[in-house]
Amino acid sequence: MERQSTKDRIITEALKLFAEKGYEAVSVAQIAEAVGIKAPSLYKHYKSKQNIFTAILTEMSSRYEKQVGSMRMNGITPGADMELFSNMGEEQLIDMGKQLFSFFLHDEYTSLFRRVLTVEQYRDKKLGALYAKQYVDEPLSYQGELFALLMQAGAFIPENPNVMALHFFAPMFLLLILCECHPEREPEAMQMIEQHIRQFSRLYEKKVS
Amino acid sequence: MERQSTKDRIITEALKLFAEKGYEAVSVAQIAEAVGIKAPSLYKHYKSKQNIFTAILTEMSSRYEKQVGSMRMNGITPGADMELFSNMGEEQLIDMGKQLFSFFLHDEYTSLFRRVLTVEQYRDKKLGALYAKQYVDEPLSYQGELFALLMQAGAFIPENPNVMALHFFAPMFLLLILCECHPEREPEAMQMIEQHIRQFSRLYEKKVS
DNA sequence: GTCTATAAGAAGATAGAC
DNA sequence: GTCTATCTTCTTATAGAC
Repeated sequence: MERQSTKDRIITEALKLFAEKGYEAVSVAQIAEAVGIKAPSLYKHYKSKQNIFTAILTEMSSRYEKQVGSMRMNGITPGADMELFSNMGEEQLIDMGKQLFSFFLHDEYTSLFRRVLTVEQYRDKKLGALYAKQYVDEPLSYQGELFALLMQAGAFIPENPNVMALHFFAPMFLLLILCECHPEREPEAMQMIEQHIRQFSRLYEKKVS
Repeated sequence: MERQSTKDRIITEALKLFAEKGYEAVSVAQIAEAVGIKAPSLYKHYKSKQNIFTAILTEMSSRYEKQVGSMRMNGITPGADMELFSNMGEEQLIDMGKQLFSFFLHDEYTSLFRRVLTVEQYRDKKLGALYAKQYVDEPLSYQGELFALLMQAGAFIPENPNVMALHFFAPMFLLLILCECHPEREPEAMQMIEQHIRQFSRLYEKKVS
C-alpha cells in the first residue's frame, strides 16, 4: 500500500540519479537500490535502462504540457487575464518574477528534469531541442506577447516587446542556472532579481510628459 | 614532426570527446582511437582516465587565467583604457557585444571547455565553482566595473552598474547557451544581440536636458 | 612509445526458481 | 514481482615483447 507504484518509484529515483550524475554514470543497480529492489527485478517493469529514460522523458514532457503549457508558464494566459496586468505596478512585477524564479528552482520535477536536460542536451538532438523550447523559446515568446499587450495598453514605453522579454527573462535565467548548482547563493540571487526588476521597471516605465 | 606532441593530442581529443558525450560516456579506447594509437599506449602518457581529465582542467584553467583573466574578458582593462570607452557610442557597444559573443561561441577551447563544465558541473563541486566563476561572476563583475566608470564619466544615466551589467550580459549568456547546442540559430541570435544592445543603449542613454 | 595479450572488474540484460 | 545465478560485453588498467 505505498503511495507510488514500483513502476513510478523507478521513474522518480532514476530521475534523481540522472539529474545528479548523468545518464551514463548511473547504473541500473543503483536505480534498483534507490527503489529498494534488486537490479533484475527492475526489468519486469522496464525492458532496458534506455526505456527508463524514455519513460522519464514522456512523463516530464506531458507534465510540462499540462502544467506549464496550458497555464503558459505562470498560470496566466496573456490574452484572457490582460486586465489583471494592465494596472500592474513594480511590486506586482517583482512578485511575479520572484514566484517564477522560485517555482523553476524549487519545483522538484521541474528542477530535476532541467538538470537532466542540461547535462544530456549535447548527446541527443531531441533533448537539445526540448531544452531550447522549454527554457528559452517558450518563456521568451510568452513574455513577449505579454509585454506587447501591456505596451499597447500604455503601461510601458514603446520598444520591441521581444527584446523587452529578453531583458526581463535572461537575468532570471542566468541566476537560475547559478542557483541550480549553488543553492547557497539563492538569497543573493533573489536580491539581484529584485534589483533587476526595479531597474527594469524604471527603464521601461512611461514618463509622464 | 607533428605540430602537437602525442601527450598534447590526447588532451585535445579527450576534450572534444568529453564535450560531446560527457566524461563517463567516453572510453579510453575512444580517446586513443581519436589520437591514432591503441588504448594501452595512452597509459605511457597519463596514468589514468581521471588523470587525463585533470590535465585538461589544469590546462584550460591556466589558459583562462592567461587569456581571459589578464585581459579581463575582452582585451581591455577597465581602468587603463577608460578613455577608449568614454566616448563609446551605440555601434561600438554592438561591436564589442558581437565580438564577445563570437569569441565565446567560436574559440575552440573556450567553447569545448564550457560544454564540459556545463555537463560535469553537478558531479564535481570544483567544476561547479569554476563554471560560476568563469561564466557568471567574473564577466558580471568586470562589466559592472566598466559600466560604473562609464556612468561616472556621464555616458549613461545613473543606475546600479552591477544590475546594468546583468542587463547587458545575461541576454548574451542565454543566447550563447542556445547556440552552443543549436549552431544553426547563430544568425538569429546575432540579430537578437544587435537588437538587444540597441534597445539597451536607448534605455540607459543620458537624455539631453 | 607503440604494440598484443590479458587480467580484473563492472555493466546491461536474461533464465528460471519461488 | 522478487530473487539468485549467470551470460556477455565492455571498461580500465597492466605486463611484457619490440
